[in-house]
Amino acid sequence: MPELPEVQTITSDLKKYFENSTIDDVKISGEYNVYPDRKFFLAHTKNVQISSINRIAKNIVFELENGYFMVFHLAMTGRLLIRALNQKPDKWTKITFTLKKNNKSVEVRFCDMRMFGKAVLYSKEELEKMKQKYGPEAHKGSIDAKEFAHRLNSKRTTIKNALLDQSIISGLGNIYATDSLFLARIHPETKTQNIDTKSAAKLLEAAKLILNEGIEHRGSTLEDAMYVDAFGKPGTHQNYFRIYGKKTCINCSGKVSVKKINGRGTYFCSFCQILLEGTKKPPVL
DNA sequence: ATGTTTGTTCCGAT
DNA sequence: CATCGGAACAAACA
Repeated sequence: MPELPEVQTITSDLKKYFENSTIDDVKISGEYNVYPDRKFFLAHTKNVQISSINRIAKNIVFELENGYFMVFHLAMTGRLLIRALNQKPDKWTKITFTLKKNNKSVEVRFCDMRMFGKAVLYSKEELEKMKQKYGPEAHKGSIDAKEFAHRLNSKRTTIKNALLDQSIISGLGNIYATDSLFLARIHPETKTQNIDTKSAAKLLEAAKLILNEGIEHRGSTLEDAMYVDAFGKPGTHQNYFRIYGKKTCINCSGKVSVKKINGRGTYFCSFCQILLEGTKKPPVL
């Protein structure tokens, strides 16, 4: 579910309350798997203070004062919910943390319906290794158009697929990638090798704008209401989608096309979004 | 019953 | 050998 704006929203909610608080208890439900394993995870999170809470790509990272990093990836249906003690159980709860700050205790519950998410305890070295998997974050000015074009040109796939590849650029998921391509007026099936610096610049600008809007709107909650923030509240960016889930193009009023690209539902306007062609080789005479 | 779904990783094919 | 695409992971809903 969550893409960068959703993860950022949850991270900032947690950051506000739980930096410098103590993890008094950790309960893992049933046979739920944590990493590297349950025993190690519990041994190094119980009775440990949280130094800081930050986001890396789509991961929520709790830095612990014992030198370890407790990292959550929410994948499609993960949630981290702040709840009062003994508040009625949440569906799909996999881990319950009891956190104490200024002598007041609350729970943070990690829930995950489809269980694609993960809770992992990393050492400093392992965290650094994990960081290195990710390309620059799309919503920051940390990559320029020339470098972005260069990264894209080295791949042989479609631009839509490349935007979802977190090693090229991180933060975009299916929804924000779809909307970014629409805003940049680039056809999702454009080959990455045909993206020139000018198109890369347009695309970067679009992604940056859309991700920052998403953060501003505290994420996107679809009809299934799977994504909610740390307080259980939905975001509002779904009210600002450009083309994702739409039937009619907001620009030309034409019919929006829907197509699976690398297995992901992709919405685009075949009139407004241009398929960039490679330079044709001249015929050999 | 079948086809969807916000993400990522692994495996087989190229 | 590196890279790419599709399957798989699992659960709920229309």
